[in-house]
Amino acid sequence: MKDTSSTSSAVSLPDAQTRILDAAEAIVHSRGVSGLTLEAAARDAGVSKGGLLYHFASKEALLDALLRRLAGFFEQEYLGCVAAQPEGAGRIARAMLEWGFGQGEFACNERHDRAAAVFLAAFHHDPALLDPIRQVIARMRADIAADGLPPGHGDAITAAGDGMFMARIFRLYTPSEAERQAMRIALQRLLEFPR
Amino acid sequence: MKDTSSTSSAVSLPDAQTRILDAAEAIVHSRGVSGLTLEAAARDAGVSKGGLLYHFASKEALLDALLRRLAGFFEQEYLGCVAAQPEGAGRIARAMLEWGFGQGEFACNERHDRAAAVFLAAFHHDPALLDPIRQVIARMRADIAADGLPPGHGDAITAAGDGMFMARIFRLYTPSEAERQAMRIALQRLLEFPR
DNA sequence: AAGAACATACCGTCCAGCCGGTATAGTATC
DNA sequence: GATACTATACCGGCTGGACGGTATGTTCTT
Repeated sequence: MKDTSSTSSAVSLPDAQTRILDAAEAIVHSRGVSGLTLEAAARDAGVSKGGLLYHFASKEALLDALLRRLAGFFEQEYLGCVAAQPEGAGRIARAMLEWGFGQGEFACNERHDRAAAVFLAAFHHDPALLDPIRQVIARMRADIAADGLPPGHGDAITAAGDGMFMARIFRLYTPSEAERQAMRIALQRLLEFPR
Repeated sequence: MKDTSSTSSAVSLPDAQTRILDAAEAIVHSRGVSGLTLEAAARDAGVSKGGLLYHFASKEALLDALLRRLAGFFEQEYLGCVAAQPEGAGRIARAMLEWGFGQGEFACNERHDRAAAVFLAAFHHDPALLDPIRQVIARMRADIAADGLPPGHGDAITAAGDGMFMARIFRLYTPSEAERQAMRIALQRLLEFPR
């Protein structure tokens, strides 16, 4: 069946499926959605087109796998952000704030750009492919609703983070670090609300 | 289906260019980015492919025209929102709040969905096509910076509105009206801040 | 008559998906 | 242990259709 760790090679390559997924991700990131063809993905992954089709029966199947993997990363990152916050009311909102406006591990990085590219590619092919992501988001929204803050506060913080993400995806503008921190401080007001 | 080929009565159909633009917009909205082909746009606009290419020499030219028109609408709507707010500090931020979370004329409507579709289609073809929009956004950001609020407050409100827009574009979730109003009230806190 | 505003037919390219083939490893049978 | 059979993993050429763009009419307007 699945054999992740190959036999002899010390510099063990990831298995073909992972290589194909990585290659496809890299392509949509660098050459754009329209640059992703089966041939290109196969070539960059070091397999033939037939080999790719063996693992992913269609382009849609490839995108679907890409999206599911992405949704997994996404949820893991979310859970990591939450875990990094002390318990108590507003924990989720604080995690979201850190996620969208922090500077550490969870700040915007290159992986987010690839994620965005995958996201767009999938949406372009078929909006239904985003369903795995939608599920994760639904879960996050449920958490926010039970976060112990007045209604709307956590959602507002989350939406602001989403807005920053969109600006990044489409390169609408790139706020300076000072601006990002000013926004963070502003949004922090919405946490100090015991009411 | 109106009368397609009547003699040039002064009233009835918009000129061919507008019809083509409208048809293209409707297609990306209903059938998605990949559904927009020159043939389809021409057919839906009631002209032949040759006719379309007479007015828009290439697909890119068509998308460019679509985007420029969109940027115009966008800026008009922005200016309308600002004009509807009383003068004084935070005017722009108040306009943004109303734009993103209001219920009236400027609330989310079907035209925003078509705008989003056009936006995505253009980005997919060539990210540089978004430049007209980027210009409008740059102007808005400059206005916000001079809005008289503490730094970051207006940006946070704007980002939250953008986040809602993104959720709408990609159908990630659809908040209830109550949730939207809760967010609005939460964000309003960022206006009551005389420094 | 002349240009503008179309229509029709066609070309070249690109690409997804298909298909027949190959190589290797495991298993079973004798 | 040798032969036969099967499953897995992969190769690469092919094709059919879609689509952007071109070339050449044709009709309407002035």
